[in-house]
Amino acid sequence: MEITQLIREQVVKAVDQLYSHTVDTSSLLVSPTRKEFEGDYTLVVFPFTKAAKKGPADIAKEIGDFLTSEVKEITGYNIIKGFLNLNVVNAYWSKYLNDLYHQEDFGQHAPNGRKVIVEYSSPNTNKPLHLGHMRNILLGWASSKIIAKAGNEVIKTQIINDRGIHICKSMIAWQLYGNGETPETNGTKGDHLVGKYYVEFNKKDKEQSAILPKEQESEIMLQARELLKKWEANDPATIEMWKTMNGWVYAGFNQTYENLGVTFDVVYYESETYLLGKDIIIKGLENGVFYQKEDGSVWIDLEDVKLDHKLVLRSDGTSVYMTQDIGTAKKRYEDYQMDGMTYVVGDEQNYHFKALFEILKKLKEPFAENLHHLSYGMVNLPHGKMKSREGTVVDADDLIKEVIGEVEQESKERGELDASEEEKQDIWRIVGLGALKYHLLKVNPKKPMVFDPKESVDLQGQTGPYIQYAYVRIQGILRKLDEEVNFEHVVNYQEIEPQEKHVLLLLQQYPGIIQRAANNFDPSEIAHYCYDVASAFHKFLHDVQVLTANTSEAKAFRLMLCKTTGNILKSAFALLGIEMPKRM
RNA sequence: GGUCCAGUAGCUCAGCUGGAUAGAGCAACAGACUUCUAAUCUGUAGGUCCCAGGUUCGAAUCCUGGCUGGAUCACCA
Repeated sequence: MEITQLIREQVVKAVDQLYSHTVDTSSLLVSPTRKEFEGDYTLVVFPFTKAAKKGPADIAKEIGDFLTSEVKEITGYNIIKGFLNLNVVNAYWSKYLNDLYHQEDFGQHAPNGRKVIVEYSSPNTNKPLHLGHMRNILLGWASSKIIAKAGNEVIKTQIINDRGIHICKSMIAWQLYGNGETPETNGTKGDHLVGKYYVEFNKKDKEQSAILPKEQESEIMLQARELLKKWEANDPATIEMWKTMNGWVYAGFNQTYENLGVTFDVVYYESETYLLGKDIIIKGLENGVFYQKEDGSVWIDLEDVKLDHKLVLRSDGTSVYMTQDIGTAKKRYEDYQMDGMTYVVGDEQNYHFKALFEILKKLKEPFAENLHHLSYGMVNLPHGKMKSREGTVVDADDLIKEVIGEVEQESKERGELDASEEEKQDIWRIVGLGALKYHLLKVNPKKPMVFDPKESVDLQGQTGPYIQYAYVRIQGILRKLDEEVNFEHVVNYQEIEPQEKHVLLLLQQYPGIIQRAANNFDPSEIAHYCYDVASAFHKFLHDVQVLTANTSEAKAFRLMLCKTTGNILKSAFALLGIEMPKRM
């Protein structure tokens, strides 16, 4: 059993016996003792003053005496103000390490029978992915891994916004100015090529609009609208061009996804789902969930949940965004019978998702009680917002290439790496991506973040490479190990150093951290945990000798600690979608 | 105007259901490589936790009011 749980249970018993007062284990505050004080775990006793009718110091003493006599793992205590600092016997820690070492896939929670869909990325097909998408994609990937680790079955999906006026804009510009250019003929990645014509469209549109009255739309805009009409009428030539250009974009997206190491279990296309949902509206109209205005438009009243009236069907009977989302959710339920769903979407859509979830509740969909919007803040650059029109967008592919290049250069300056050219390339890729991903994931999702490209390739301090380096040092030690080590006596090892205990204390928290990160939909908690572990480990490695330890028992204990730390760091980084290099 | 989110060191961020003297990293300065990889470690300096009230033994954290920045409230997606 985890020691904090044991302490909690015994404190409950103590309070009951001493003061005839019942407390709940979960309400107790037991936390690792702050490093400036002596002890391993601290109990805050202030909350008992009322029930005990005594001062905190007396209560701490009585509970401390109770615990030391009743719990063999507790060997002593000290009291500072209302804080009871407990000492845990060293044997507990060595036994705990031994258990951890032999446990397979530590941190994985038992299956809870729940199935969850995580939707993320969901790009438009008219331009390449940029930094904002990257935050989305990394958050989506990490949270689906974390949710799965917490015991849920997870289905990862994206909905591709492959139809609409935006893609028609790229299409018309390509038709007018492209001269039949393809990714093959000019060697450009497909999404970038299509994006180029989207930019071209905007340029022409601006030029043409400049000489027209305010209200009047440009020639090229009218042409794009014409194209959308043709698409909706299933015009063969238009559909053909649409398929071709989207195909280019998908090839490009897939390459970026592959570079980022992310996958999807199922992909939905808006062109196939945008008509869904109407029948649900009609049915909901019949049983009074929705109401119809005189012009024929259909609405829902969400004032009871402090939202507005929301349109769900236009007066001409066509669907809106909300209609589609209702339909898509329902379709997913038909496909997978999920218990809940998580949408990874920027916080500018908070209102939309609140409304969507309320509507699904009113429709009494079986999954409606477990919907979550993983809402994340905008990614800003040091000098302000990203704006495509001003050319200040950070392209995902460029960024990936850049960080890997930086790492390569830095690595070369640090001296020759003992590895083949191929291995080196792989190391630089892992470290570069590690830096970038960690940089984006360490920030709490709901906070808007400032992305400084220079800082994203930092290799020192609270960064991905710092954590990877801890893993690399462990591998180095294991490589140097040239004799058999007898791990049998680790269970009884007594001479535990504070640095070692600190690492162990953190390792013990791993399953709990996973649970919390899953509950909060917050990968940054994993990121910070990894840093804490790596930091404690670097300190341990600096202060304590492993291979040249004084006794064989100490050596075995420390090696076991190294291996276990390495496994947990690798496991936790995998949750963030970050690989570990063997050397760097 | 309504709603939501954010505001903590020069910068980027932590701070769990309210708990000890508010913590890290970067940048600055000063140290530690003949040693398991110094992509590391140690130290110095840096704070009106946006402001004002309130609740509490105790508030960065909870409540109320305000300030600043952002988003949103479309028969757009």
